[in-house]
Amino acid sequence: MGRSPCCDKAGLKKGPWTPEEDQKLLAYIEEHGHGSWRSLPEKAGLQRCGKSCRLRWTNYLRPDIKRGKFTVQEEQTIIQLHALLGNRWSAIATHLAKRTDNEIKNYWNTHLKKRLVKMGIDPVTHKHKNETLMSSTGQSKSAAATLSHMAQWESARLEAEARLARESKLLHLQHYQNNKAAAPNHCLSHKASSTNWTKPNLGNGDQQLESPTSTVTFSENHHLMIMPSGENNSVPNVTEFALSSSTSSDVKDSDHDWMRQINCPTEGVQEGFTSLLLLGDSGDRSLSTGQKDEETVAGAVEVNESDCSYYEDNKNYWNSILNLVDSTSSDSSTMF
DNA sequence: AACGTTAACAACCGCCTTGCG
DNA sequence: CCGCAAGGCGGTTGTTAACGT
Repeated sequence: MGRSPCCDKAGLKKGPWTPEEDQKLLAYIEEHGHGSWRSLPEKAGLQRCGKSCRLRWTNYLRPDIKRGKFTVQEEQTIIQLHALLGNRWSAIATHLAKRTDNEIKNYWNTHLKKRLVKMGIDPVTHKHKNETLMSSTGQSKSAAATLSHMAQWESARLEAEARLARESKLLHLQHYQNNKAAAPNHCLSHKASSTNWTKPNLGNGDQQLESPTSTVTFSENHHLMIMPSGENNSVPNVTEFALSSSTSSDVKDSDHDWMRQINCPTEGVQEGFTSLLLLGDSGDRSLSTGQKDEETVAGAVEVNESDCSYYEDNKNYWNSILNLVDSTSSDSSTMF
């Protein structure tokens, strides 16, 4: 394709931004919005390419960015989401209020990944090395196949979520355009996040979004329910998880609910991807140190007896990982 | 104090996707 | 439907501060 590179013009500055450049960019966007990024630098009096301006804005200057140390809850969320989504940083960032994908990616590469490696956990598969060896011997091929299936399902589900976010964004934009009298900076940034969903009120405290494929329901306690509209879904017909909340106290509860709904759903293959991370082998799953092992194995015995034992199982799995993570950082706390 | 190494993070690069004419 | 421009995303590099020898 005949794309013209955006940054190959002579005279365009590269490298670190100066405070003056930041000020110019901020002032321009605050007054006019970013509009077309390509034309912005000239209008704002910057010797930068539009792409550079966009990155500087989205990763650094945006007023709704939280900077500084990641909390334990944030670390836990990143690890969980990475286990589900892999290196889909923007999708992960969607669930971490006020953090940018770039920041999360950097934090993962410089902190979390190394920590997992140190603990003997493969940062790609999130499996303990022993577990990886087991599955490579073929003992758990069927489990691996199911795992793959669940990964596909989770992936599809999250893509649906992203699509809905885009749709709501469009609605949001339309709403904005219909109400031009609103503040000029209203829609400067449109990362999909809980705050960007359009939420028509249902009158009973719950709010709903609809798309051709799914219905999304918001309830007062911030839960999100995606209900595929089709009748013949072989996938779960109800999957609920929580959007990360902007308040730190909610994050923990949200994570709890999110994990519970993934791990303890209602039928069929609904046990969820994360449960199979654990069920991949029936033997050595003792990721934790010391007394946690007994609970973990005990949970495994009950796996076929009730769906909620899956939850217990995964609770132990995640606690194992997260306790290890915590213990290698600073304070340790049980997540569930 | 000088130098080398490592860690952290900002920024860039190139590919992919999306929207629009 | 097609082609292009623009934006988005993930991988990678560059820079700098902190630390160790």
